[in-house]
Amino acid sequence: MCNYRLMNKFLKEFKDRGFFYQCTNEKELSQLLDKESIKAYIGFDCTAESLHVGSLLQIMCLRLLQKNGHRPIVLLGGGTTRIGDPSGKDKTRKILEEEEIEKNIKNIQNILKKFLDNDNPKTKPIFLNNYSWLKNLNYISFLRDIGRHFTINKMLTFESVKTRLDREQSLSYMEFNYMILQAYDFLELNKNENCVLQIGGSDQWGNIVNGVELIKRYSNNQCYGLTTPLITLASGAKMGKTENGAIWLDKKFLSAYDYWQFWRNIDDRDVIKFLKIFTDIEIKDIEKIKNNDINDLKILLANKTTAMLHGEKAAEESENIAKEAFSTTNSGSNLPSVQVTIKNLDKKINIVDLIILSKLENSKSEIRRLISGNAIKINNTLISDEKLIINKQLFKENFLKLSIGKKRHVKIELI
RNA sequence: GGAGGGGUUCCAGAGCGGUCAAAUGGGGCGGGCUGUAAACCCGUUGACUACGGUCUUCGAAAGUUCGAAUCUUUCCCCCUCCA
Repeated sequence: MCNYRLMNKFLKEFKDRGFFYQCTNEKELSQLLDKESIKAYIGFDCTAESLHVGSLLQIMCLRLLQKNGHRPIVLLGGGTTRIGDPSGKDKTRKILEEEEIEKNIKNIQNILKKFLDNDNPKTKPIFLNNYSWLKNLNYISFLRDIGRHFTINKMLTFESVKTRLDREQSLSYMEFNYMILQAYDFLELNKNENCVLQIGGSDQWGNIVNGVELIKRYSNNQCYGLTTPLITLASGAKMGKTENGAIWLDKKFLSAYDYWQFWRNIDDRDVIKFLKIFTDIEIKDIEKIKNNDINDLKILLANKTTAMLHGEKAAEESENIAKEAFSTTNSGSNLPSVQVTIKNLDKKINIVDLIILSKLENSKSEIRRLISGNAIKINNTLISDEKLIINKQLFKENFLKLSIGKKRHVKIELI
């Protein structure tokens, strides 16, 4: 523990914003950060094709490093991702997986670039793929140089290993080695990039400590580890995945409007906490506005988070769409549009078929259920007849407003 | 290698020859109340439907039976105990 007033500016903000969970040596790290600008790394897994909000806290850490004049290293786990999933055994599939990992890395990198300042030469991020050093490892020399610093006795005490063994679930040798490889990554980054700090989620603590210790033993350099807490929603759910899919940070998978809506719909109890973590608004400014109308704060949160990822314009548009979508008098001409091709409107298309054509739902039974549950509206008028024929009168200038439930509003456009 | 237990609809978990599209809980979805919140209440949760029903589901395949998630055989997978 070190004196609060003397704490380094970066660390203080890290704590004030709620990023802090554990540190290997807080006092020393604080002094080091005061003294010089450092390089710090965070590793990202490349199993998925995109990142989702579950990774956003780590991304905010990278931003905070930049803000304080430190340089972030983004480590994309191209190599370790190959280890992580032991399933694919036949060769053809393996090749495909490698291509996929490469593709994922590119995608993820592009997303991260959106969040980071790529211009300032002193703080611009360094992107690295650990495959570049892991692929050439020589087994014997690796065992001699690195393996000697790990004792099985110690490795067996790690939580991740212990729980597997306690439950008598098999733990393959490959997986067992994962922690060594991650420690080795830190060593490589320390050697080649002079990286002295690894930041990660609290579940990474063991791996991070391993890295710090390996570096100490191997080269006698002092490095540090810093972990962030697991962010959960007030409801207890994990951040990032809702039932209808993850909150992706890629507009190919989730539109800017839906992203905005995710933040707009955050639990009251999470709003201030999230403003601190997921926006750049200064803590003292958050203090000033924390008693403002809760819905205004949610809109602020949605605007700031959306602007950071998709740009100011997209944020503004999303806010406007929302205003329009939730008003019951508006025609909805600015809503996101879904195009439907109907050659001949006189051919008696009913409401159920229209929704199927729009691909907003893919089960007719479900649509019938929704209609009988008073969930479907056309041009703000409740539909109670599932056989309602869609005619030209319902369209104004080729579109109609369709609402499914209270929150899904779209413009159906005839083409 | 030996002995047992088990694989059920999104998840957990009941059913153990017909009344089973399958109890119950969770989750999801929808409605009500509100504030696009929480809590609470109600409804719904395989598909298709001429709304009478029809079709496809209970690890996989074959079989017994008028009839199988339920019985038999083989196979695959998981777990527990002993060696």
